[in-house]
Amino acid sequence: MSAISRTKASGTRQREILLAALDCFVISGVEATTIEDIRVRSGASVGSIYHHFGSKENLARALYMEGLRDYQEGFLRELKRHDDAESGIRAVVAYHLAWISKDAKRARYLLSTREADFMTEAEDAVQEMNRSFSEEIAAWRQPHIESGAILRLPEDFYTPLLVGSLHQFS
Amino acid sequence: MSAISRTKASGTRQREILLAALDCFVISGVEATTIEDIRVRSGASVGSIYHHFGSKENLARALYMEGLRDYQEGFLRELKRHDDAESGIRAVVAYHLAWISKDAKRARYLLSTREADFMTEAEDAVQEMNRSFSEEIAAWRQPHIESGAILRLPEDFYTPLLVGSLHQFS
DNA sequence: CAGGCCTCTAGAATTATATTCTAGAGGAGG
DNA sequence: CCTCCTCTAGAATATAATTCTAGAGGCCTG
Repeated sequence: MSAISRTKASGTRQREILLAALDCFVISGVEATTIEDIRVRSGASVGSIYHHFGSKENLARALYMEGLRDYQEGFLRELKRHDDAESGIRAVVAYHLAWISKDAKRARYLLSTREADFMTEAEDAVQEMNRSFSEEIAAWRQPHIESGAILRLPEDFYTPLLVGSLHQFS
Repeated sequence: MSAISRTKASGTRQREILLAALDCFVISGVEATTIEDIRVRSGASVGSIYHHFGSKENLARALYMEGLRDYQEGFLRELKRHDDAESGIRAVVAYHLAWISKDAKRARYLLSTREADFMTEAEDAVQEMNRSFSEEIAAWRQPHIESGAILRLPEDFYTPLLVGSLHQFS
């Protein structure tokens, strides 16, 4: 009957590892940070790190996916709270800016990692996330395009705009 | 009085190492190839490899710079043999195509390596090479622009054209 | 020409890291 | 209470990079 249940504690440990890894990765890059670095910073044992993540690259990938998911979910949640075109767009721009300042480290990590070698492993999953993300945005956009409130533009015109501004802030 | 003098032999050994490394790097990528792989393929000893190059990344960088230098020197040599605009341009296009087919491995290596982590170390040197390369091209181009034979375009318009076509062939 | 010096080569030894293994603690459910 | 499962720890192992030590051979100088 400890204050924190077993499973809760495990979740905590996992989060500690992710947080520590994020710090290390942003400071020194994935390549250069060692499991030992992460072990010290997180307070977890080697065994624990491997139990949860299996390998350093896996951990790096998990971190990436988690960040991306968090960003995209928040983005869509925000978007869907608005019905008219202008306020929806204002909201997501605000969201975007808030996110990259609140989660600056994660933002930097996502950017610097996007093209890393070890990410090719997770390419499919990432692509799928991006696809479904775009799809949901397109669905929201559709009625506004039909009503003429938003210009019809080629499919892949929007996302780069966001990524671009992300770059600026890093 | 051996058929091959000491220093000649050393140069040969160095070249053997570079060649072997190029093969390995192109086949498996720099990250994944080990010094042992290079040792076996080149027939050199570990000590020899380190004597000449100091580290694996250094070797990778040296290979990159060597390829770039070779390409640029040939390019400029070709360019300068021609005085009139059209034949000069035809010549370098031909040179470019010949080079990427003759030195396909090196071309592929240059491309795949350009953005690798370990290259940030040599960024300055590469930038300087590219700068001086562009400068010489600009100098050749100048009179033709003034005579109206070549369009005046923004500084950095030309190189991407070449790099682009390089991509296609790889 | 002999001796000393420098460069290059070899391969063993060391070091750094990732990863795997073995053991044990503690809670959940029967 | 017992058993199983998850999680944690840290030692052991494996793999690669890098450094060290020794020696061979040419080259220059006295």
